[in-house]
Amino acid sequence: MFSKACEYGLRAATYIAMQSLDGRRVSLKEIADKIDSPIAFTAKILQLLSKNNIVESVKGAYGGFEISRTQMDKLKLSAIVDAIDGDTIYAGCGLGLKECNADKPCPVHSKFVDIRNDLREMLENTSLYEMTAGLEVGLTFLKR
Amino acid sequence: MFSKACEYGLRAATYIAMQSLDGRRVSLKEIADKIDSPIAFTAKILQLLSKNNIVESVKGAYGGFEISRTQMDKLKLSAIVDAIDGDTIYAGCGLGLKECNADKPCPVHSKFVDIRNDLREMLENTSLYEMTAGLEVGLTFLKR
DNA sequence: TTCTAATAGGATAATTTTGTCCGATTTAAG
DNA sequence: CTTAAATCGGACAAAATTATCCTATTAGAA
Repeated sequence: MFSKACEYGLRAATYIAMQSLDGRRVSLKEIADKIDSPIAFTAKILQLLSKNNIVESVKGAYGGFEISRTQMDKLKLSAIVDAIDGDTIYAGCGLGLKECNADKPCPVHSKFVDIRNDLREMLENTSLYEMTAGLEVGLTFLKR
Repeated sequence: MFSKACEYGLRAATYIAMQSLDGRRVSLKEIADKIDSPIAFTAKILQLLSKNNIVESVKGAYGGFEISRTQMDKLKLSAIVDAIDGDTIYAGCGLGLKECNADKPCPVHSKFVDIRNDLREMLENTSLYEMTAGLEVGLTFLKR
């Protein structure tokens, strides 16, 4: 459903947010370790998220990544998915039919529309804070 | 959502079924042309569908692909997706979380379950015949 | 100032997916 | 029997995604 890059991005953002709630800025190394992702690849994804103002990066010694409390409240999962995967999840006919649209729908068109709308709605209505709050039970939880 | 291979497979099967309804056996060349897919790649996919008894292939001169009327009634889209993409669409947590399950769900777990169930249900309840019947309006429709 | 720990970013590599090529095989028709 | 039209299947190639490596840059602390 999502690319690997996007999954890593969602997990990374979630972990950063969780630690930021405790006032801890976290390093790339720690993030990759905790979310069980390849470190250098995760670095690329975090660069992307940083450029999209989704996470804040701090260079140099004692640097790392963090997310402000206001940001994790405002930020929806859809913003993360959008930054990494774009709108590919929602785009076009589910079966790849070119001329399938509301005017000339394929037999499963409306079902696909419903399913994708549910997905979009979920992503647009879930903030990163809600995500982290629901996960506070255990740290190892973010491991893939 | 589906791989390219799977989209081609669904379109190819749909086109074959449509033509079979008119008693026409169709060649690989015609299929690839009509569904706008790479011919050699489509051949591989049709081999796979043939091995999975989803379409019937006839070798030699005047050969090609066809699907019997009883088969297109029985066959659900889920069988095609399963043959090509396996169960990757339904498998695991949507965010790639390892220990995310019904016992210890992530905040979006149940939403993902719902969305995937809707998808599965649609695929399992739509026969290839229904698919073709809904498309009989126009042939060019299958072009991607 | 210098050292050290950290992110930034470009180049490269491995893997997977997508796509192509070509010879072998099959089968109907002449 | 020969030929032509078709699928089968193995090897190969290209493109996209995933992943790694290395150097540059940044910034805090001694």
